Amino acid sequence: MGAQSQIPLEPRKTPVQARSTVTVEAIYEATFQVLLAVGADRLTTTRVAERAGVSVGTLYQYFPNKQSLLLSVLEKHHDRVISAVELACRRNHGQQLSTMIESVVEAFVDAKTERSDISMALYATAVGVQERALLNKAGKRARAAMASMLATAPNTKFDDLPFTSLMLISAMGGATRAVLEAGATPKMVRSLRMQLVLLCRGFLMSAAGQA
Amino acid sequence: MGAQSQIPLEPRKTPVQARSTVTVEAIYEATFQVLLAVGADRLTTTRVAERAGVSVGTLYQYFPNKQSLLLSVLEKHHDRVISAVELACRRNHGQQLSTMIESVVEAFVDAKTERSDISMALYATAVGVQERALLNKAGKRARAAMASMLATAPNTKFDDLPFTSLMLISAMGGATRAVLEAGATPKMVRSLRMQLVLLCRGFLMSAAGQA
Amino acid sequence: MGAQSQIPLEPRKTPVQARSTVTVEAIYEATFQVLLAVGADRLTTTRVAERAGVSVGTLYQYFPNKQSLLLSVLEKHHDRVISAVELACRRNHGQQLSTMIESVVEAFVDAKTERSDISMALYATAVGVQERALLNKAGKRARAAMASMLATAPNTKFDDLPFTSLMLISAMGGATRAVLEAGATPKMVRSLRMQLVLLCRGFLMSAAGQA
Amino acid sequence: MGAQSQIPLEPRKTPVQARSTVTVEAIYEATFQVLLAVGADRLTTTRVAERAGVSVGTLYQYFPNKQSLLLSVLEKHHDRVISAVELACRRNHGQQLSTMIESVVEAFVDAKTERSDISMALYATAVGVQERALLNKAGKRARAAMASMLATAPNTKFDDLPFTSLMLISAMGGATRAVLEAGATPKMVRSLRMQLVLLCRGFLMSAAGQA
DNA sequence: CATGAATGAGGTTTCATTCAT
DNA sequence: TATGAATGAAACCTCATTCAT
Repeated sequence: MGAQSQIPLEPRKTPVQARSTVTVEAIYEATFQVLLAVGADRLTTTRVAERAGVSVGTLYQYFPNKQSLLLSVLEKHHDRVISAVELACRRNHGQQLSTMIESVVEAFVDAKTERSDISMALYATAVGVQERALLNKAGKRARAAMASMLATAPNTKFDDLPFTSLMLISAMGGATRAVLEAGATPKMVRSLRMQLVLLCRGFLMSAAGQA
Repeated sequence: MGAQSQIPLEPRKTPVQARSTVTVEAIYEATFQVLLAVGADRLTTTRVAERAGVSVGTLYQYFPNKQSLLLSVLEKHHDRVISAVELACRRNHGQQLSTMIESVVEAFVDAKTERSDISMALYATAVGVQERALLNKAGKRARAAMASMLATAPNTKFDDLPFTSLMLISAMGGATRAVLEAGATPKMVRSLRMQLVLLCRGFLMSAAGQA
Repeated sequence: MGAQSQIPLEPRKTPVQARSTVTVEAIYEATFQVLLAVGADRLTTTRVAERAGVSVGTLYQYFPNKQSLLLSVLEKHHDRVISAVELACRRNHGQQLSTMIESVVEAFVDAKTERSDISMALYATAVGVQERALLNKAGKRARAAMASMLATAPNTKFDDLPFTSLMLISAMGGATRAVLEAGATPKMVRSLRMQLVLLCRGFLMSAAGQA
Repeated sequence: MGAQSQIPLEPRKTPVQARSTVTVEAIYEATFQVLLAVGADRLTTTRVAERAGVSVGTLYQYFPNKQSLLLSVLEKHHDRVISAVELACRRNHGQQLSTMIESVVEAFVDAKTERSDISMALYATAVGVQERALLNKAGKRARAAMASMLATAPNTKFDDLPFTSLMLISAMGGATRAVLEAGATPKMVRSLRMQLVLLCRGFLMSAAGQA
């Protein structure tokens, strides 16, 4: 794969027919399962194809190489999570800070938690340059959504909105990861949600100058 | 390597002689450099040995296999960071909450930042079961140190000290990682330190019931 | 493909309908183009079909396998060249040696040169047993035509007409190939024609016993 | 392999130790044998390694890829032939034209014929861009040697020495190839030698203006 | 103890060919 | 008849690991 290699490409063939879509979806799902079952190393394209119930050749019809498969999977997941966060942010423009926080934390934790197996599987992935680029892009989107929401908070002014957003997002990410990797019982997830609200609210109180 | 493979071992021989220590040290350093230069995949034992200025055979004299090399390196790094945190915690038993937070954040950020290249290199590593075990052990140590410090805070009582510690540690970890991966200029690191203090302090205020 | 594999067949269906002929012709042309564009390895049936504007399935309707496609193309080219030579030979029965030579050389060089791209493309082809068989057949035809012409040369007797013919044909072939592979400017081609006449004439003078 | 691919390299490791030299030599020989036994396609690195009595890994220690192996083999052969020609040319500076021709033809035919199996095997090889480059280089060397020899022929002046040399070399090459591919009995080889002398001599007589 | 050539299992990827639509 | 998605054998190549020197 090569963390630095610049060869790889976009998915090869955009699935238009119904059957293709099913095939691609099966490959995605198989990738997660293999990731969970045997780990990031030992994930082989053959194994993924097998699990997906297709031949290797078919896999390579849709993904030009292993790297692109892994990146697609990563991107898909991030997209889901970030989209949830963006939606929550958009819906809470102009609300009270407390409400904002509660909504966003809930959206984030739910998204990460809904398919915690996938989240875990992706933590286990090696992060090369391409992956890092993807992560950065996702991070930027999340921060942007967060910042533009916070900017609408009534009677509040933040000195450094970008950095504040980064702190919030990354703290949420870090704590959630820790909980997931620690086992993530439903009870823990509930605690996580509550404590994250406290954490973020407390931080924003300090970070904000009141008007 | 195999995320699930249970083959691996401890480093083969504990280096007692000066020369061995030097060699092992060179191998550690070479591992980081290769990790940074070519990425986690494409890290080969031959390449590491080359960079370290020894032969592969010699490398295998000190590490029974690639996995154990990578784990050693990971462990070494965590040890350094956690030790710094533990020290800071121990030194601040009985201090004011604010002081505690400031000291621990500083210790943590400094340790992670001192050789940010290494931190980055290790983020890029795939996290298999063995790595996860290591990370969990490190996390536990850090949380324990944190909890036992917080327990000595005057006039303060925490409902769920273990979970509170987990939140603090993981939020610190998450934010620091985000900053490092975002480029980590000295200015950003300073901001990080300050904002982390705010974050943790704000959280602890909320989380603590006053006595 | 397998140089030794004996699987292959004749073209599957003799194209009688106009549409088929067009299709087959397109496939031939596409084969040359792909050969030139990407080389003999990396020539794939899919690529040829694509270039020809048809589907792989259609290609396999007319050629039972890749080998047969390549052989057909080779044969077609040789046929064109040899036919030109045969014609020239037939037309010059009974003429003076000089006239014979001039005519045949011209016919040969023109045929090879008219679509030099094709000639070059075919040089780039691997020569397995089947190809060798084809080449031999073509060589034989050319030598036969040459020999039967030379036999009618007035006042001339050759000791070993078959071998003499072989020398002439192969020298012409070798020199022409060299010129084509060296770039083959129009000027060079003119030189080639002239020098080949000299070469062949000189040789025949020596090889012939005068009557 | 890819006729156009520019990736490949020089042989990877220059054999310095005696054992290595033996290994490389075995690989060369095995390559010829495989080429002859199964043809250019169907020549696989595994098969070559097997035949050479080493593992694939060892093969790749000395040749970075299949292409480079094939090129090396080709180059080695050309080198042997061209060197023989160069030697003959050098030795005949200042001699009579007849002597020159006889010596060079003999050298060339002997070199090509000595291991006719190898010559045949290499004819069967696909000629991509890299191979073409090699052939051109070899051709140039041969022509240069030929031209510089011819320039010293007493009482003789050639109009276009470079082209004349090209004609000679390529005609020799073409005729020899034809004979080899036609079976090349010792008797035929003797004929070839004699007829080539006639061919070249006749040509030079015509091409040369007497002084 | 150190060396580095040799090993070979196993991973990635290609591509000729088929066949359901 | 034409299509092109699917197949899977097989090719190329890497790299962890060993062991004779």
